[in-house]
Amino acid sequence: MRADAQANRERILAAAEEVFSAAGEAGSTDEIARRAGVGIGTVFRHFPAKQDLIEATLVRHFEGLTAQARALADSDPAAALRELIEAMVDTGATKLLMIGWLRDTSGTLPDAAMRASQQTRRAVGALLRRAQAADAIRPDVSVDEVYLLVRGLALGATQRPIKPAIQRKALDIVLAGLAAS
Amino acid sequence: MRADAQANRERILAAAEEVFSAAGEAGSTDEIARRAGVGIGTVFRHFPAKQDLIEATLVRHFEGLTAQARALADSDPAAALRELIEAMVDTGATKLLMIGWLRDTSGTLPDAAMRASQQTRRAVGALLRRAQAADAIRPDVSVDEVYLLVRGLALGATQRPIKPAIQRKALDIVLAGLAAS
Amino acid sequence: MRADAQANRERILAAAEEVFSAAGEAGSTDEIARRAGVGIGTVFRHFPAKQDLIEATLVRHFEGLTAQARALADSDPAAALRELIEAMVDTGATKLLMIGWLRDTSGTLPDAAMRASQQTRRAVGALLRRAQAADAIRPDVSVDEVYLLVRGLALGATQRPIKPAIQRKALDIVLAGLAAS
Amino acid sequence: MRADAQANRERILAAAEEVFSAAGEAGSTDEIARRAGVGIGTVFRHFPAKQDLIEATLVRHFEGLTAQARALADSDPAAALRELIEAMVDTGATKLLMIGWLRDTSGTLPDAAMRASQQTRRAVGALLRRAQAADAIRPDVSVDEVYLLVRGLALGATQRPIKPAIQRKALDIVLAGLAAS
DNA sequence: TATGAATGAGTGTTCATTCAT
DNA sequence: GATGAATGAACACTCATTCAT
Repeated sequence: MRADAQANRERILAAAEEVFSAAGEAGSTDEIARRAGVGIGTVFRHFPAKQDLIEATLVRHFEGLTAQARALADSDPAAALRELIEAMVDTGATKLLMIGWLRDTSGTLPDAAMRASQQTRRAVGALLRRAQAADAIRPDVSVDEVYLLVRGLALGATQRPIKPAIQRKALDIVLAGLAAS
Repeated sequence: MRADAQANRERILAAAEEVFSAAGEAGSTDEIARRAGVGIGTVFRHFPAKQDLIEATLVRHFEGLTAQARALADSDPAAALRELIEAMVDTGATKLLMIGWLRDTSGTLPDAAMRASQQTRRAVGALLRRAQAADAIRPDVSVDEVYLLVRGLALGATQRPIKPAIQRKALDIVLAGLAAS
Repeated sequence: MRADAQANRERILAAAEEVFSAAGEAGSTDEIARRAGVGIGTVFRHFPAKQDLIEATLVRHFEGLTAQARALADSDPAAALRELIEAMVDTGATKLLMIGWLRDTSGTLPDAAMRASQQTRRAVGALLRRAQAADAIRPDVSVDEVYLLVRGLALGATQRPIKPAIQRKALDIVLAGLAAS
Repeated sequence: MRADAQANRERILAAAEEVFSAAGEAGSTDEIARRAGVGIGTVFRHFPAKQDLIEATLVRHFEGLTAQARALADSDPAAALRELIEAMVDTGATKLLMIGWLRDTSGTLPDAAMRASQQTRRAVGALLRRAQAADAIRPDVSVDEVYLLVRGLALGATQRPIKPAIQRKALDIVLAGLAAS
């Protein structure tokens, strides 16, 4: 039954990602259970509190990004960075907000989430430096600026259904700004 | 009587802005009534549904920004634009998210909110063009890019408590990027 | 509407006493609302947490006992004490346990409950001393012993439906034990 | 295999006694399984419903008391009675309440619990009569009175953490009351 | 036979909304 | 017009019980 449990865990996380994306933090645990096709008790067995579910969803997201970043380590430097930013923008809007849902009153993040997010940040940094070494990105750009752009693009996408073409053009402009002149 | 009602409306909106800023969409109508110093019934008489209250809060916010933009029409063009962007970033984080709370399932915004937001956009556009005419901003920048930057900075501020100095420096960098070279 | 609210409060407390008596601490708030003929929300408006409802029920009980004890201050001393003990035994079994439900992990009681219970204790003490002054009760008996007997009789009554005659006889025996010889 | 099962049964009962003592009826079956070091399924295999577990715990408790009472049959009569009462008071508080958890709506006890409790009652009766024959206890005292005192003392102990010295002194007083004069 | 994952009814609690005063 | 008490659907979470492995 170990395998079944693992499969359930995965389905719950996938459902949670859908539901949180659609409804935000207010997305109900019941709805997640329904979409995952499991009982409500099963959700709580795997994630004893809603926070844990949010955290796990986030960690899973960051891990996905990190893996994707690492997989891009051998592609063309400029294209690799662009592809990763695209991925972050496409999937990232809700996730960016989820980080806010996680912080307790003192503003600290749970450990696992913190680690996962920093790992992603390092992977993005590596990709960025590679693009700079290839003279594709201006040398004075840091991960902070990249993140700012990702946030701007991603949040713009949350707020209205955006046509892919427009999204892509916005990214073009932004990357042009980052490009070595 | 009419004056009282108007005053109440204003106090409710101010309270709503505080509460939504602090607690997000989850901020309760009860809390808003308490802060406004009116009964819960009075809130609902003025705004028959929570959505209406959110919408009115947003409209009020955009109207404030529009007025501020117009008031800056005679200042130094570069400084004016910078000041407006600062205002948008400082007060804008929550408001940007509130737009998301408003959209119904079809993704359309209520009319009044739409209009107010477009008015602000036009006012920002005017300020931007004036700065470009003064050679302070590159001519190929559009309001879209300005908004992207505002979103990025504002959302960054939501996610962790950010020191004002850092926020200001980020803004410097961004504006430098926009500056005519 | 003040009067209505007060009436509701009273009906909720009466319902709570019934339900807690029948089902113990596990008695559900829903059931209490149903019996009181009010919505669940009304119960929580009056008593923001279940603990508050338990506490208020207890306080009400102790206040009733205190009033009864004071009302007996002019009756025949021996009869008065007996009547009060009877009242405590008849109504007290569940209430004695409720005190346990209230204690937090540190073992302290909420203030209001503490005060009400001590007031009752003082009133019982006064009645006891009057009976001793009238040579109806041995002088070396303290409130502690009286309470021990009340607990024993009351708990006995919880555990099986007891015939009033038997209960009365047990009380006779106990009081005889307390009587001055 | 039979021996394993028997050992498991015993460990579950011991765990149940601990848990019910600490948390009352609300003590969860999961917690019991954890403390017994067995799976939750094993608990339910041995005791198909929680009621059965409560009942078995009670029966075990009464059997222990009965055995203790019989083992005391040859000690000094007065000391023996005192020792048994002490044991009942010390361990009895929760058990006394558990009887209440067992009764169905009609108020009847399950057979096994009934039998075990009556056996204990008989053993206590025997010890009491022996003490009376030795002129250590007044002849007009019955098991009912002894039980009343045990209940009073035991329940008093449930409600607040009581110092052993005080508990012992209360017992002294009570036994003095029972003593032949 | 033992395990522990899955289940879902039930619990305390919150909150937008209604309506009698 | 203003008030705040009342309402009940909805939520996060628990736990006795079942059942596939």
